[in-house]
Amino acid sequence: MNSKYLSIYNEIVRKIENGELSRDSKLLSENEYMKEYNVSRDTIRKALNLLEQDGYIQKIKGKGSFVLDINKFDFPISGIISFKELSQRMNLKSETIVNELELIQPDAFISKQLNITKKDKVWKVVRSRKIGNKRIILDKDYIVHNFVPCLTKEICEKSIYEYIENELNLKISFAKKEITVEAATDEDKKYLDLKDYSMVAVVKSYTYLDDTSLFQYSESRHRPDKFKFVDFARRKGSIHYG
Amino acid sequence: MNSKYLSIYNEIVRKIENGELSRDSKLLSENEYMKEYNVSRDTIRKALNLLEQDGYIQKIKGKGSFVLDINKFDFPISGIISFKELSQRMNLKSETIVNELELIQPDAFISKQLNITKKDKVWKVVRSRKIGNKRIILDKDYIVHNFVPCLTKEICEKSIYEYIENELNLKISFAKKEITVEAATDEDKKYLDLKDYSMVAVVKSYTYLDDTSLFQYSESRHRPDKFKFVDFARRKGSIHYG
DNA sequence: CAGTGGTCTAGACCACTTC
DNA sequence: AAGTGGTCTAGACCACTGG
Repeated sequence: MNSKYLSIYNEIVRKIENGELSRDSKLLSENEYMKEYNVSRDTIRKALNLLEQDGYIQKIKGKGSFVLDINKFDFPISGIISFKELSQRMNLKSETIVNELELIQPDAFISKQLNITKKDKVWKVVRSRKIGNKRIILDKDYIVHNFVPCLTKEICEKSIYEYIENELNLKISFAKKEITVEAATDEDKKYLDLKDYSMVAVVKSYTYLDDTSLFQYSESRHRPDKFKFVDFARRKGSIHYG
Repeated sequence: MNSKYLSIYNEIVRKIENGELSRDSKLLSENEYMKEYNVSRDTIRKALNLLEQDGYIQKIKGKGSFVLDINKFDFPISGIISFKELSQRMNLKSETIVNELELIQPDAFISKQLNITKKDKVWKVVRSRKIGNKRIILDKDYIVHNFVPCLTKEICEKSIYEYIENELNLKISFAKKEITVEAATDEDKKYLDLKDYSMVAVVKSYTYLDDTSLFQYSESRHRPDKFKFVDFARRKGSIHYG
């Protein structure tokens, strides 16, 4: 679990996040890090490549690696992160209300999204997320029953991902997400404090385990004025059409 | 420019995109690819890691690498991609209308976004993007004059990125993006076919060159019903709070 | 010129999956 | 036991940057 390059990555992330390494400052060179950690160059390079991928640093050939300040203030919501992790990370006082929790036969839409038959059962979970005493986010989750035999209100109030990863020992691997803006439904109006807004920002996620099985489809429906999605992207050199 | 591992990456991407390697099919093992391409294992691993990062494949320890079909249908808008590249990629018939093009002294907001003084000049470009005969997207770009001495209507109609990369030989490296939903401004109403919508989806981008200098701030304002942002994300194993 | 990161190689050991 | 991907090492050459 704890590889050398990940430890080094984490240590440098910590130094950047607590300001020990400040914006635009130069990291040690790969050679110097080799000596500092007593590891091979490749191990250092793995750590630095990860940092670059995540937007912490920029490597410049012939010059060195430099700290970016992109992640300093607001953390990316991009990536796969649970509401609990996010609110912890941003130090928000938050609350989760479980509106619905049931084991259902999927309708046509859901069985198509999850690529299952109508005989397979799925957990349907509908939760409101309160921030600052307003219900801001409506999370609708559909989870394939085969992978998650049991689900309780307590788990849903805490964190489903935590339960799936720590109790069931499943490995969440990757997700495809779609962000759209849609007309608010009656359900949105019922479960959210929408004020006069007639639209919601919707994040649809298809989440997969590390054996490539699709286990969850979810819609995260946000009050538009409170919605913000932050992303860090790198330009691809070689793009092909056709 | 053309490294071995990138050639191998591109060749496998091509095979996946044209269906030669279909969903859930197994790639060759690293050992087999070593023989096929006559390269070392590390070179193969670089190529496969890139494929995994980009959501083309999933590697499973002890089993092999498997093709995902995530990217098959709609291409991710995430990443740094120009409108021209995007519309080419998706085979859309599109048109760009240059509404404004001028060299200005930045106001307080823009000079703050671009981290420059009010004496530095910036290009302001306002363009409407037509798809299917409707003005769907309003792009407002602010580009630091120091990096781009000259900008014409023709360049703005074609592709500013193409000009910057191919003519000026600057290297666009990374960007921070924010997606929000905002009330439509008078400018939005003027330059877009908004129908009755009172809100727009806004993508704000801060784009950097490979020497980490910030050269562009832009707002891409979309009619909400036509907006879609697709993202592929991988779960990070070790997340730290604090 | 020396120092930097980028690529490539060859070999080793490990943990996991499959039979 | 054999095959897979994951990690780590040591050494080589290159292209780019800076003084």
